[in-house]
Amino acid sequence: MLSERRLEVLRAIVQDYVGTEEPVGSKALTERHRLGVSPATVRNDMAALEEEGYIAQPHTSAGRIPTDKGYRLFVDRLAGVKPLSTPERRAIHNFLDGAVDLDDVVARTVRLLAQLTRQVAVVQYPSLTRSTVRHVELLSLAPARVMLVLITDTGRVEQRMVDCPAPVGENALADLRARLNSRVVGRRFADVPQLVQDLPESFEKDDRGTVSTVLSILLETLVEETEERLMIGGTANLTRFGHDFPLTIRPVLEALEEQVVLLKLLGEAKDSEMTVRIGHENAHEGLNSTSVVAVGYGSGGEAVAKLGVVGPTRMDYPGTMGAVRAVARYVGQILAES
Amino acid sequence: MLSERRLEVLRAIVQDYVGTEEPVGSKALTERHRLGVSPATVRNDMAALEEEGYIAQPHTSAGRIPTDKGYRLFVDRLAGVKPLSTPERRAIHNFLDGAVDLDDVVARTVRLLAQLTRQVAVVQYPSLTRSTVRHVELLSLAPARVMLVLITDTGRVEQRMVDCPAPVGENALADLRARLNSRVVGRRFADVPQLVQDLPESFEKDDRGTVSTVLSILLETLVEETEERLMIGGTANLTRFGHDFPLTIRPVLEALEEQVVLLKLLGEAKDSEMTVRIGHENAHEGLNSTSVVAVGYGSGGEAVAKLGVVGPTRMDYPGTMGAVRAVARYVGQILAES
DNA sequence: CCTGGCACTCAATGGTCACGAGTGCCAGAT
DNA sequence: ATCTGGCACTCGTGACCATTGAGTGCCAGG
Repeated sequence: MLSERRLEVLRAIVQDYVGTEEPVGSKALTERHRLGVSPATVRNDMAALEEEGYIAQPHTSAGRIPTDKGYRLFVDRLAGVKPLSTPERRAIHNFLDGAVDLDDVVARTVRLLAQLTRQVAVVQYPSLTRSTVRHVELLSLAPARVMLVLITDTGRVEQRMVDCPAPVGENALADLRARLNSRVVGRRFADVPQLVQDLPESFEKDDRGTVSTVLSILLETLVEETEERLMIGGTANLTRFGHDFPLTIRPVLEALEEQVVLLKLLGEAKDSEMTVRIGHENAHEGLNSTSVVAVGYGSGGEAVAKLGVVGPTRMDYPGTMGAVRAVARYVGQILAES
Repeated sequence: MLSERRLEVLRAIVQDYVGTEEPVGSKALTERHRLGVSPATVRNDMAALEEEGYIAQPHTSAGRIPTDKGYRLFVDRLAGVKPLSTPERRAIHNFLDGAVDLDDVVARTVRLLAQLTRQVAVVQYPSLTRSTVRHVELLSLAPARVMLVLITDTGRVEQRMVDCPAPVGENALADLRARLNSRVVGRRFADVPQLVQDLPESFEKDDRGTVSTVLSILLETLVEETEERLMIGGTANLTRFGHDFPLTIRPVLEALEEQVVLLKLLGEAKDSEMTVRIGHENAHEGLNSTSVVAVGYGSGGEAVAKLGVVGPTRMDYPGTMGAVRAVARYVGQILAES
């Protein structure tokens, strides 16, 4: 068990190191934070903290820097979430109002997050499976060719071509469109498969082939699009990483390009609560020297997707968490209104 | 006028420098390329080339490196476009076949280009204004709310909400849909404004308000989307840039995030012909130490958008140009088929 | 349990020096 | 005229070394 003062020392170390990017020593600490004790005492505390694995020295006779475990303790017990300043709040509103469509909302959100946190921002598009259906449209493009269009309540649109086994009449198509919509509109995408299961049987024999083809493409779309799209931005902020550049930045850029990796990353975050993954807590090893702060956002109470930032483990956690939370909330509002 | 041999020397310098990333001296040159003359002669030639501004020395008593002007001469007169190897061609086919929708085509193209050239790839989405209309759809979502969906021959889909001044009946909507489509299907987007100009007049008075609202949104969409979307990838390749990292890479990353900058960049490229912009030929100063190789691609003979790569001025021009051209052609084919 | 003192460690800084790749120029060969 | 070999010169690079100072661990005393 660590004494109160030792925790205070750890907090001071984290704060100083985040600010200066340089290992912090006992003397400097006592000067910048009035801890009420002498450097020598701090040294003892530091030795204890190091013993426990919360801090480490890059080399003998240098100051200490926090370890991943140290940051973890800091985030969990020593730091709160810093609320944004009024100008920052205003910036969020100015920036996000005026978005015209979903693409635009996502694009603006990414830029905003990157600017606020000065880190790399990642925003996931609202997930299909968690959204509800606003409309399903079927367009006849050629005698045996139909375009299927899905529209979600979050404004997302997906379309697929369907090559039918036989020519489809306008009437049959209109019929299918009507029945399909009456069943699924307002329902969650996840429930669609069950809702349409018995649909082919209610059609005349001639059209059943077409109906089940359309339905299978519909279900396929849902499955395929479960692997979500996302947008990233602010990669230029990676240049502020460290001095030992290429080695640090390279794997991060590579990881960021692997959408699968990022999606898994966001997926690991809890839906409602803000999640912070520090350094080696990230499964992907390219991100072992970065931290990920992520949270779900949604139009209602429920999260339809996630967003967050990726930055060096040495980041301003309270500030970053504040920004991420504030942006997520406001994006949720925007989506609810649209 | 430069003698034949001096051009040969320049070519050798460019090739060596591109390979080794190090200033190349007279002795090393004569060793790697049998020019049939002694180092001393090469030195004289180099002095002449430097005099003319084709090469420069980073500091006295170091080898020479090509200047932007030198690369320009190299690209224009000394180098061809290197055709891809068979495995590379096969890779293109494997990679691009199997794309399901337009987003997927673009995403795969970006990855492919980035891998082939080991540089940053930029692919513009097929432009609306140069595409032709495949279908216009109007969906009634609420009594006075209509969703407008545009589908292009390149598979691109745009949608917009339209809030009508008065409730719209299904009949009126179907009527508008039919007339609209009969006028614009198969026509180029650029021609749409004229084609629909007199449409409101042919409707009954009650519906004219709705019709013109829908049309104005339609035209607005065309204008807004003239500023195109694009996708980039392969930014991790920037880490291979140079040793003096942060300074070089930073402005490039920043430029890459400015979609406007990139779009202008691609816009400057000629439609059909491959365009190479070297170093300071790029207007944006963040890209002053990079070269851009771009070319238009399209489903028919005509270009509907552009794609290209951004890399260090010290790049393998013949190879890069070969890859860019090959990919552009194949993407064109894919779009034509879909 | 805290404090001041002390000896020790070691990265960083800066100066000196030798090395060598590369240059420019010139006189002589082709 | 043009190319070549030779020669003196430049200057960045890397090795070596001494100095400096921030930071540490430990210990004896308050």
